[in-house]
Amino acid sequence: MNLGAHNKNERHLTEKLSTSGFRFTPQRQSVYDVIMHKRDHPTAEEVFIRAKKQMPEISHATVYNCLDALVKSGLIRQVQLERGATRFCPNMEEHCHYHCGACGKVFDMALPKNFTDMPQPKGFKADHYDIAVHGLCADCAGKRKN
Amino acid sequence: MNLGAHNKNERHLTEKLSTSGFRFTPQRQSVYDVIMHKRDHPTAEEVFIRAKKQMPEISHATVYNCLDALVKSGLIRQVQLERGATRFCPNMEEHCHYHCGACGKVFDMALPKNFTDMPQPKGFKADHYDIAVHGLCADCAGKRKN
DNA sequence: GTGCCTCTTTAGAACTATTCTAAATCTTGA
DNA sequence: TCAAGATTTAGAATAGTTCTAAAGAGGCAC
Repeated sequence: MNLGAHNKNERHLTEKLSTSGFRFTPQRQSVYDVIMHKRDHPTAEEVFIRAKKQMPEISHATVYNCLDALVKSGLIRQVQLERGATRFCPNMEEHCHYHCGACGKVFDMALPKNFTDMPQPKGFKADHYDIAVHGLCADCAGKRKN
Repeated sequence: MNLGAHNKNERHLTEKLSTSGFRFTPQRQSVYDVIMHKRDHPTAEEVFIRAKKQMPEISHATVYNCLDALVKSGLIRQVQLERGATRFCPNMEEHCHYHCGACGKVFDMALPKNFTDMPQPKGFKADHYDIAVHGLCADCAGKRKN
């Protein structure tokens, strides 16, 4: 493992957490690592399972607490693609989620620069955008046709 | 009440339902009416409460069943704006939801014609778009400043 | 360094939204 | 009219999340 990168990552985490009034903890590090490592939009439950491998004593409630702290610190995003579990995403750029309704996979795509040029309700103060496209990924669309 | 419009509405409902293999029922009519009438993106629970006024014996499970049938028939949309309850929307045009994080209100805005011109994953077959902007509505943004 | 205050973690209970189940009822078509 | 299938109902079950209370850890004042 690249120790330099790891330390930089940890400094970034500590700094962002403390700016939002949170402490650095090994549990938060662990949850953050899980999400940064396999960037597949896991649910809280999936994060819990993966975090347990590194830190077997971590609890369910802690994972929720950590995810919440990371979201509030602007380190990860939460996305609500369908009924059911919230998913978490390490990509903080404005982007669009392509969600396959058959296999559940999620694909990130960058958005064109001007995409936020849409009419707004008068006086609305926009904070963040959630853009999702639901449909079938190439693999699943192929299977359906056959 | 305009009986002509009501009948047209009912014909539309019956036709759309049967095209998707569902029967017309008074419960489905009632749930549909609730959503068409006060177009404020209610949750299933809110729909239940309002439908009960017209039809006191309607059950929770039936409301979910009806909402599901209406969504599958393309008569309403379901939107997932945040953690928690799904909301339902009678606006079938492609539009964007402006969601106020303080008061919970949702504002529909039409989308520019070319908004779907965004890069897609290769071979992705898009079915529908969910575009949400989270922030503060004019009223709530004003209150925060003071 | 010690003590105190606050933040964090933990296990488990509680809660909310939704789905499932089984029985009763209604519709439709033969 | 009857049978088959769809729908409704109340209530149980489930999934995802939040809450609670107690224990543990970190940091600051003294």
